[in-house]
Amino acid sequence: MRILILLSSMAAKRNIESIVVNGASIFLPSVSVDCVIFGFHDNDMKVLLLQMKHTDEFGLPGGFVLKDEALDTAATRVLQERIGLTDIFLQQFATFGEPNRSDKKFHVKAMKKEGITIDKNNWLLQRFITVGYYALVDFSKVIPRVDELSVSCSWFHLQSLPTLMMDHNHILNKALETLQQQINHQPIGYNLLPQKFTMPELQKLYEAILNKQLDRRNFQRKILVYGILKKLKEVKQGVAHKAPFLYSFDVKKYNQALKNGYTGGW
Amino acid sequence: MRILILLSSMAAKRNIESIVVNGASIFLPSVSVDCVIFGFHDNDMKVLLLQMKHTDEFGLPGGFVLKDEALDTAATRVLQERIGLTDIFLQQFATFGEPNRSDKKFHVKAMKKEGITIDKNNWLLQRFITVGYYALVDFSKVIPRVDELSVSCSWFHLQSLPTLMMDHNHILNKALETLQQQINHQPIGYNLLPQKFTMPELQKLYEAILNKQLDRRNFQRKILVYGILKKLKEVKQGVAHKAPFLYSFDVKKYNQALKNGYTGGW
DNA sequence: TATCATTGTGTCAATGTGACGCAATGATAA
DNA sequence: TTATCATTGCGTCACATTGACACAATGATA
Repeated sequence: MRILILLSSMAAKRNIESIVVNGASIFLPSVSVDCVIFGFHDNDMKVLLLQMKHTDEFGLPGGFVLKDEALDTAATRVLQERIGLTDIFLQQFATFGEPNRSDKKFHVKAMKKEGITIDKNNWLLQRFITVGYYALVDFSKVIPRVDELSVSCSWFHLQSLPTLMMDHNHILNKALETLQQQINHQPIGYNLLPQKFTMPELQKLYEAILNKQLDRRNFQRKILVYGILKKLKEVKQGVAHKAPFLYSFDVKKYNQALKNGYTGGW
Repeated sequence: MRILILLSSMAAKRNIESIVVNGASIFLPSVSVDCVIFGFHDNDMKVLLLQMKHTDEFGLPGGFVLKDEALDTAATRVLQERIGLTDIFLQQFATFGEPNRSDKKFHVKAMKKEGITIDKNNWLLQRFITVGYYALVDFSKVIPRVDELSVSCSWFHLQSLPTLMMDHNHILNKALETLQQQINHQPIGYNLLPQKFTMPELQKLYEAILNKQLDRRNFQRKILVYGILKKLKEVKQGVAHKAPFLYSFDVKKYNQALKNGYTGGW
C-alpha cells in the first residue's frame, strides 16, 4: 500500500511537472475557468470545493483552456474530470479579471513542496483572468474525485463555507446571486432533483436557493401555473405522516420555459 | 493638406507597427474586450460601430487589456478613447471564446495593406477570447472618434445593422438581450436621456429597447410607482400640441434601485 | 384507537395589470 | 378669430396575481 501511494505520488509529480513545463504550449495563456458546482441534499444547497495539496487552502474546481478548445467545453471538461458527470446544466455567469486576483506565491509554494522548482517566468505565474461557470447537478449521482493537486473534494453547506483562496469567495457569491436571479425567470430543479420528487422537496430547493421561507400553499399555486410539472398518480413511499404526491418535470415544457423564460416585467 | 494626411498616415503606421511589435510585452495575451455602445436618439436605439481601415468591415469598438489593468478598466479606457466620455454606465455581460471566433486572415490582410509585414507567430494572430461590455451613453454628448485602424465611427439603427466582422453580430445580440432583461429589474434611462425629459420620451426609450409598443397610460402608472422620477414644475418648450411635463431622475432613489433591483418574482 | 404532523384544497382581501374613456391643452389650419 | 385635432393628464373597470390564512383529509406513530 505504501508503495502504491509512493508510486502514484511519483506519477502525480510527473504529471504536474509535465503541465508546468509544457502548459505554455498546451493551454491558452492568461485564461482559466472556474466552476461553482451546486448540489441539493438534505434540504440544503451545497457547493463542491477542493482542498489544495500542500497549502490546504480551499478553492473552486477550475482548470485551463486548451489552445483549440471552446470556453464552455473547457468548463464541461473540468466538471467531467471532477465529478464524473456529463450532460449537466452549465452556465457562464461572469469573468473575473482584477490584475491582482492571482496569488503567485501560491503556485511557487505548492510546487516547491511537490519538489518541483518553477521558473519565475513560467506561464503558471503569469496573470490569469478566469471565466466563471456554475453547474447544477444531481447530488446523488456525483462521485467527487481528488486529483493530483488536491487532497480532498467534497460538499460544503452554503451557510458554512470556509475561506477560499484568491477571489474564489467573490466568484462563488456572484454565482449564487446569478442563480437567485435566474430562479425568477426560468425553471430550476431538473438538474438538482431526482426524476420523481414531491412538492415539499421542490419547495425546499427554492427555499435553499433563495435562502428564505415560502408559504407552502402559495408556492404550490405559483409553481403549478408555470405548467412545467406533471403530477404523477403515485405518492412518496416510506414517509412519516401523510404521503405527498410525486411530481416530475414535463421535459418539453421545461425546456421551452428554459429557453423563453417566464414573463414578468414589461 | 496632402502632406498633413501623409504625415498623419505615417505616424499612424508607426503607432500600429509599434503595437504589432511590442503588443506581446504590453498586453495580456489571448484576451480582448469589446464594447457595445448604446445611445438613444430620434426615438431610436443606436449602436456605435467602426468601419475598419483597408477591409471596410464593420465591427464593435474593442481593445486589448494591459498587463496590469483590470478588465473593467480596459473597457472604460476603450470607451474613453473612442467617444471621449467618462463616468458612463458600463456592464460586463458575457465572454466569448469559441476557438474559431478570431479571423486571423483579417489582421494579416489589414497589416499588409498598411505596409506592415506581420509574422505568423505574432501575438495578434493568436487566438483571443473577448469579454463583452455594454455601455449606455448620452447620445448628445458623444463625440465619435476615428482611430488609426478605422475609417469611420458612427451610429447605426438597431433595425438596420450591417454584417459585422467575426462574431460581433452575435456579441451585439447578446448585449441587447441582456439589456432587455435588465430593464425589467433595474432602472434604465439616466445614462441615455438628457437631465430633463418628458414621459413620452422615456416611454419611447423603453419601447426602443424592448422593440414593442407600450400603452401610454399604463406605462406612466408603472414607471411612477418605482419612485425613481421627480416631476418638475416645468413643461417642455417649443413643441407642437399640448406641452408635456418635464421629469428628472431622483438620483438617490435611482441608484438605490440600481443596486437593489426591483422586486418581482419570488 | 387516538394523536398529530403533514398534505391537499380552498377562501378572502389587497394589490397589480391590461384595456380603454374623456376632458384639457395649445399649436395649427380655416 | 375661431375651429380643429393630435397629444397629454388623469382617470375607470374588469380581471389576474399575490400574500395570509382556514380547514378537512391522511396515515404513521403513540
